[in-house]
Amino acid sequence: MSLAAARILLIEDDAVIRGFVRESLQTEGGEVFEADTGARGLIEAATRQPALLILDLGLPDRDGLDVIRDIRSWSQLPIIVLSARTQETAKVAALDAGADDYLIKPFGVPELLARVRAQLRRAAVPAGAAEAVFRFGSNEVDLAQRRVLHAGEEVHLTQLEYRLLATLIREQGRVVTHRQLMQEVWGPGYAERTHYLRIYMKQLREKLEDNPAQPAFLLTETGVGYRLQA
Amino acid sequence: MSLAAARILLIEDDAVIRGFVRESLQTEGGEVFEADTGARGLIEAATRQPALLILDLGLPDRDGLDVIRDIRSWSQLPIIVLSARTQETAKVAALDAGADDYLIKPFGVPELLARVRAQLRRAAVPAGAAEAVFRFGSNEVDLAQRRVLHAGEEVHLTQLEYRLLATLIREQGRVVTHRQLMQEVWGPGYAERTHYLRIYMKQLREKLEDNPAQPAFLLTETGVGYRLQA
DNA sequence: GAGTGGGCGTAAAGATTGTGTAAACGAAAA
DNA sequence: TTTTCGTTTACACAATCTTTACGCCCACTC
Repeated sequence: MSLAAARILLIEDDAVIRGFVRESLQTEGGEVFEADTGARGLIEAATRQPALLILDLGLPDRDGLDVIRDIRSWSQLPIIVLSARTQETAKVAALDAGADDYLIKPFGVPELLARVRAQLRRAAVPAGAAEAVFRFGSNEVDLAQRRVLHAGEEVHLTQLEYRLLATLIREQGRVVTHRQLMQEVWGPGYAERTHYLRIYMKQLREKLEDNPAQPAFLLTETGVGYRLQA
Repeated sequence: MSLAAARILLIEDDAVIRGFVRESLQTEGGEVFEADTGARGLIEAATRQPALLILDLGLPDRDGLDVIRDIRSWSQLPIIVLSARTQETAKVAALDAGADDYLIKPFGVPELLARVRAQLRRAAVPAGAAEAVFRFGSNEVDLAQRRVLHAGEEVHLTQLEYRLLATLIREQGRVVTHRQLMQEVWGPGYAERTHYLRIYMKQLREKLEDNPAQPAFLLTETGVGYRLQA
């Protein structure tokens, strides 16, 4: 998942190459769009708004350099060029037309992926504040920062407490069985030790419920498991 | 004048290569600084503040990947790697360590210049983002200049201290796991030596916290990692 | 309707691991 | 040589996890 669901446009007329490049990118977690001509590629680039473009220079309908220049007239997106042409002048021309990298066929998939990562890394928006905050009652759980607030005050949770809470949040509203909780928080081999759950649920309630004796969010489902009511 | 007087740092131990690369860059209008060892190079990078770095991986004194990681801990400047190693794994390692491009020796000067132009072009866009000073408590950390002030006084941090701090700053607020810190500061292969973290965290606290015994910013998340609270 | 047992909550004492601190060593740099 | 820095070793203390013990509630049974 190192490509983190990045949208990638692949313009390549050779169906075989297109196929394995697409697969490689998808395996790494990318979302791939394809085009087999320059004209089609330009339309896709405009409509899909990809985060990166992989462009074959040897297209049937248009000169690859032309495609680069066209895109550069309205977009800064990173462009990695694929080409069978090894001449230095071809590389220079593509790079000066606006490409960011140039890879000669045949190329290795690991290298392509590494260059894709390098381009995406550079292009990544610095801010990105994902804002993944989960709220219930007077609590806020920031999963990205691993921080928990209760009534505005920061609450310290131990590793197991936090993992337990995070698991319940992930299944918010649904009942999570004893077995599943033990598996996710303590790992395999602890399935029988369900008493731990009672101990740690008490601690969570103590820290997060307004009235720990009568929990409003961290609920018991007798004989089954626990549930987080949001 | 296509390089537009850009400041370029060249780290290369081979005097012959260094010579003709320098000349080529200067002919195109670049301002070139040189270093023939990794250690010297890091100092030059910090003091000259180049717009681009060309780095030979086969340095006599330090592992080239380590140099990349070090620079990446405090700077986003484009890095073009030169190397005699053609193996794909070497390319992937360098790119994933933070390099932006990888050129195999022997390379053509026109191609190098084109790749330099491509990197400079891309880096030129977000120019306004300067002024990267991070503040917490009575501390100011200038990531661009690699300078740290505590209560107005300049504080000297060692290489590892600085990298650790820079990593925490980059993830400001978030918990950074032991594993991730070890990976980013010491590199792969040190994952188990988490005791180093305790030693260096203590030293950072000693230098930056008002009350090192009760840290207010450099916080421990027991069993998980550390966090910089801004 | 008193007894019984499972499931649950509560409490507190070990046991274990993680963390902070100090100090010493050797290699490299000044 | 002296200084600086990264590494290694040692140990005390704190935080956390695990274990053990006990009481309550409720459904069910006799």
